[in-house]
Amino acid sequence: MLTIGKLGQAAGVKVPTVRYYEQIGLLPEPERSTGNQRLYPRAALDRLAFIRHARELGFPLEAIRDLLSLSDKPDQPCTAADAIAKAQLQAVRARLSRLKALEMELERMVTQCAHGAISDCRVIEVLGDHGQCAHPHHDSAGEP
Amino acid sequence: MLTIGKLGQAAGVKVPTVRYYEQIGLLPEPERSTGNQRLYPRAALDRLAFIRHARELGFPLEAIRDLLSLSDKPDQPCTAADAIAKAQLQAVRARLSRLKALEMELERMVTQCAHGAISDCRVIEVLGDHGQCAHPHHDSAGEP
DNA sequence: CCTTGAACCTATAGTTGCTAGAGACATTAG
DNA sequence: CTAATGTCTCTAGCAACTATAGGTTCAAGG
Repeated sequence: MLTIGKLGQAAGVKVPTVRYYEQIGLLPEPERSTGNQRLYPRAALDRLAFIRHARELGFPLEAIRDLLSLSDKPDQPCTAADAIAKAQLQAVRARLSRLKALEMELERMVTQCAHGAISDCRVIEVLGDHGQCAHPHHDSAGEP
Repeated sequence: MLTIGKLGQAAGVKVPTVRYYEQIGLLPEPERSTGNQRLYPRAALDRLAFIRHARELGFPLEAIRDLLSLSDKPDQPCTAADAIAKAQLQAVRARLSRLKALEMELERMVTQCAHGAISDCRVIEVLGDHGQCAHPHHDSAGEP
């Protein structure tokens, strides 16, 4: 049996985060010691590592919830898991192309900066004047 | 003078967001009509467009606050503005390289999926077993 | 046995950048 | 004049944690 600290360390997840995952129902409530401290079996480590790895890949917790419930039914076809992963890949690619555009514009801003007075600063100028920039501005916020 | 709706529309920012920017001090409190509605001068549009554009480039609001206060002092050197933009460029590049790694791993997961049962699913398997994946896992969360 | 210090407990609030809702007042078009 | 928008304030909610406060339990050393 592992205490929450050992579990967190083994999985690379901070202790408050483990408790948070329990609170939102991603991890089942473990047994408690006589002194009311959480005690986890080995299996909890697998589950937590799964969550952590999926989070590292950028899956939102809701998707992870679905993936976990899928992994509990090994006999079903994996179409759903595949779909979730594909959606995540799409989302990542969308962010990538957006970030590349941002990178180009920031690069332009920074390299064109003459390091003079604010009044001549390309950085401020480009930010203030939409017309000066190349990128499309299709959507609203900086990053989804 | 513009009402908040016109202003928002002209700058491409939603009305509650404009009020939010006012609340956190990014936009000054405007005059009010006799009926207590906000009335903005043209200059407010420039400022709001500046904010919006900077947000689109992913600048955090705190950085925008700094950039705005810089743009109010046109005689100072633009070193600070330059530094903020460079930091943002760095942040964007860091996210780019991270996202590229994620893309590769997700791609691998998805293309290797044999579309059979969950028990044979590469997606689930790779998520569950750290050792199967190529990417480094240096930092903790999916995206900063 | 006692004490110390680390690890644990609960509960609450804060973070970022908005967005949504409720319920009331203002403005404007027909 | 009325109906339809638009606007007002205030509160609460989203993701996914992180931090803080104030208390309890555990493991080791003396």
